[in-house]
This record gives sequence, C-alpha cells and structure tokens, in this order.
Amino acid sequence: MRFSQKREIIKNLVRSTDTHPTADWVFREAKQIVPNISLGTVYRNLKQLSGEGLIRKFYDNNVARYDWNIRPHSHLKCSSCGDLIDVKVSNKNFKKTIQKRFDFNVSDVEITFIGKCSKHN
Amino acid sequence: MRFSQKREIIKNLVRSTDTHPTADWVFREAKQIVPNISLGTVYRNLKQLSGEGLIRKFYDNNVARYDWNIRPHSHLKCSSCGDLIDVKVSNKNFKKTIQKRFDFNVSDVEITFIGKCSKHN
DNA sequence: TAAATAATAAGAACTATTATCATTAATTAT
DNA sequence: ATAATTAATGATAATAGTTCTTATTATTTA
Repeated sequence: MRFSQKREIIKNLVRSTDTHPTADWVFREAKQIVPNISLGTVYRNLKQLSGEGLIRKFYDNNVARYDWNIRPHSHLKCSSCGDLIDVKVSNKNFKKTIQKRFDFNVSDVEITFIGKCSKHN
Repeated sequence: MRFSQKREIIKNLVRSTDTHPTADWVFREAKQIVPNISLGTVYRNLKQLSGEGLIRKFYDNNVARYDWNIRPHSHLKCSSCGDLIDVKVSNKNFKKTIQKRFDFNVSDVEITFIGKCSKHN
C-alpha cells in the first residue's frame, strides 16, 4: 500500500473521535480539509484501512461504522440517542463455554448492550 | 391488524426454518405458493410482524434477517459458511456488571460468537 | 526524468429497503 | 347477501448506503 495524502487524512479522522463515525461523517469532515475529495475515495480507503487492521469496521444495524480502537471490546448502545460507548468486559468464560458446549471454534465475540445511557434513564 | 392470506404465508415461512431468512428468501419461497406476491408486500409484512413481536428482526452485517424465535438468545456465526446457529447462554451476571459499573440501564443484550462451525474447523 | 502503476474524481451501477398510489380483498353495517 | 369502508396489495418509483468503472493524477521505481 503506497502512501497517499487522502488516506492519511481519513485514517487520522477516524482516530480523532470516539463517536464510531460512518463513512458519510468521514467524508464531510475530510471535505473541510481537502474539498475535492470524493465519497468513493473515502469508502475505498476505509475498506483498505480496515482490511489492513489499522482501524476496525462494524455494523450498527445496517450501516458501517469505523473505530480507531482495534482491541476487542463491547458496546453500550443507547436506544434513545443511539450513542455507542466502548466497554471492556471480560468474556473468557463465555467463550470457553461456547467452545466446550458446541463444536464451535470462537475467534471473535461481538456484544452490544442495548438500553438507556446515563443521560436518558 | 386484519387477517391477510399473504401475511399468513409470510409468517409461516419464517416459522418454518431455522436459517434466519432474509426478506429475499421469504419472497422467493412465497412466490412458489402465491406467484403474484410482490417484494413490497413481503417487506411490509415482515416489518409489521416484527413490530407486533410475532417474529424477531435482527441485522447480519447490512442485511435484515428474521427469526421465529422471539425469546432472547445469542448466535454462533460461522465465518466460513455464514450459518447462524441459535444458542441460549445465560448473561445475567454480564448484564448486572454493566448496570453496576456504568450508569446504563440494559434492556437487551446482543451477542454474536464468530468463528468456525463444526463443518469448518 | 521517464516509466510503471496505485490512487483518485466523477459518476454510473448495485443492493437492500421504503414510499406512493391506484386497485383489490377483508371486514362491517345494512 | 350486498354495499360501504378501509386495510392490504402489486407495480414501480425513490432512497440510502456502498461498490464499480474509467479516464486522469500522484507516488514510487528504474
């Protein structure tokens, strides 16, 4: 992967926020820095960056969101404001249970806790 | 919600399988029973049925899938074949931890274990 | 400095889903 | 039973999110 200015900007934008931005958000922000950037470039690079493991991609319902935090972690999702908050909870036992009980080799566990965040309960 | 033949067929199709079908699958199956059914009808009824709590809707990446099993449960997702398998694992402690540690009122927990199913490991 | 090629902009194309609207079918009142 | 009422439908347009195509531009290499 050869160097590119645009990709650098995109990567830094994702790394600048805890809001788990969408491609559209990255596009709008990137335009403020390089007005001639195109949406296709944003998608292409987000895919490339997550493919290389430099950022993480996940789906919030049907839309892709990107996360600078590539370490395994879970999310709290507020059903009022939609905010996603990172949380680290140990799921070692959980994983072990699944491995043992089902003939299933777990490589990743995705957990979303849905409910009301402090602002909305 | 008044009775409708098409909705009945759609509901029964979802209830006939453990494969967590997509709207498209339901559409294709329904056409074999009532060839003149339209895709819009399938979407409208799937939304209605899940809104009424008669079936469950969830997202597998960017596509909606439907499940006759409305009880809370988790999924094993095979990264080779994409199969989704229902599993019931207790997450009471998990939930309690989140409630206590963060000021967050958990109403639902969505867990997907990603890995290799018995056929692919 | 030129040649090779990855990255880009612009926009077409695609997938999944929702919305519109005239027609049809299920229910209700007669 | 029949007509009136209105939810449900088929056909299809519209939308959102994303990927693809292609001629041009930028980065790297020779």
